[in-house]
Amino acid sequence: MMIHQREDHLGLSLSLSFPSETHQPSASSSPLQLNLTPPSMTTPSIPPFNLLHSTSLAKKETSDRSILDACRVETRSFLKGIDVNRLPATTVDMEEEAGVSSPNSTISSVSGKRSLERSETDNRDDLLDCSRGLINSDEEDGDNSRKKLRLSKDQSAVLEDSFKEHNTLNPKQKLALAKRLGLRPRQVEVWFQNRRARTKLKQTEVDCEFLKRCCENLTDENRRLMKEVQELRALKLSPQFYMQMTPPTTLTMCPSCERVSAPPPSSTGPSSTPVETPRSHHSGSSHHRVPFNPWAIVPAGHRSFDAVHH
DNA sequence: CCAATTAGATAGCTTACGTCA
DNA sequence: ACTGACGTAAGCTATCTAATT
Repeated sequence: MMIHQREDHLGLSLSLSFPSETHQPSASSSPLQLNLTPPSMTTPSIPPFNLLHSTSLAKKETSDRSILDACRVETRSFLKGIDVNRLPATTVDMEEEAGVSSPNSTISSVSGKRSLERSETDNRDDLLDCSRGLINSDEEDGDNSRKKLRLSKDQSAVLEDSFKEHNTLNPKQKLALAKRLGLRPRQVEVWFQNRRARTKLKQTEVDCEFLKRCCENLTDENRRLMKEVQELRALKLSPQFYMQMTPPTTLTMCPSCERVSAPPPSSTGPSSTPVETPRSHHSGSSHHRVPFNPWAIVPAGHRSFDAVHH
């Protein structure tokens, strides 16, 4: 952490910037350039998704689903370490294992609202689709209802695998995938669109959580530095006490430019006159230097100062 | 293709009710 | 008759996700 201090006659102000070695290991060097890649930490309280479904018993499945849902809630705020491209895939799995959901691409229900709004072009498309055996339930009602299918476990797995390889599809890939899965190309296209949206949403959640923690850290740091400023002001307003203080270290600070300098190795003890190092500033000039008390600024073990600047 | 939205499916939770020891 | 435990179904809510705009 770099502390840029400026002092006018009565006031002090601070500005902060992160060096590369900060309290935030995952943060980059720029204060505004944040490494948003989720760290590869795991959340112990969240079991891996693939451990959440281990039985086909409906009763057990219910409890597992409960755990899964609870985990999902937690996962919303602790997504680190989870590949956002990796769908839990347990929902479909468990539903199908328990026979709750319709089997392979079954159209589950019908929404009448949108059915009336569909055009005849869509109707013809659906008829074409039906010829491919993709729509199997509106043979009964014969209308052009909006259908909601749930993809089968295998279909989801294939789509996920394909998404991991490339999250966009060219027309050829789309057709091949649709043919392989027995879906319409439009369905494959929509699935990829929705999948990209989910990925983006989860990444956004991860980023948001990370930025939130960054903000909290900066707030804490700012609060701490403000306190230091107050302590420095108090020291400045009590010169007697200030001058009687024995410098706890050999660091000195130039009051005019606020630079901290360390004495050369030959310096003997705190009472000796501070001598600038060869790298120090104002070489040869007669600067007034006052002892610098890092105790008032740096809590033990918190950070190290750059002793000499310029 | 993306963003926003809709709507179906499903699970969890609560509550009321019935049954039984 | 009263009580507590247990099972079940209905209603509500939250979440996921296919589909639409």
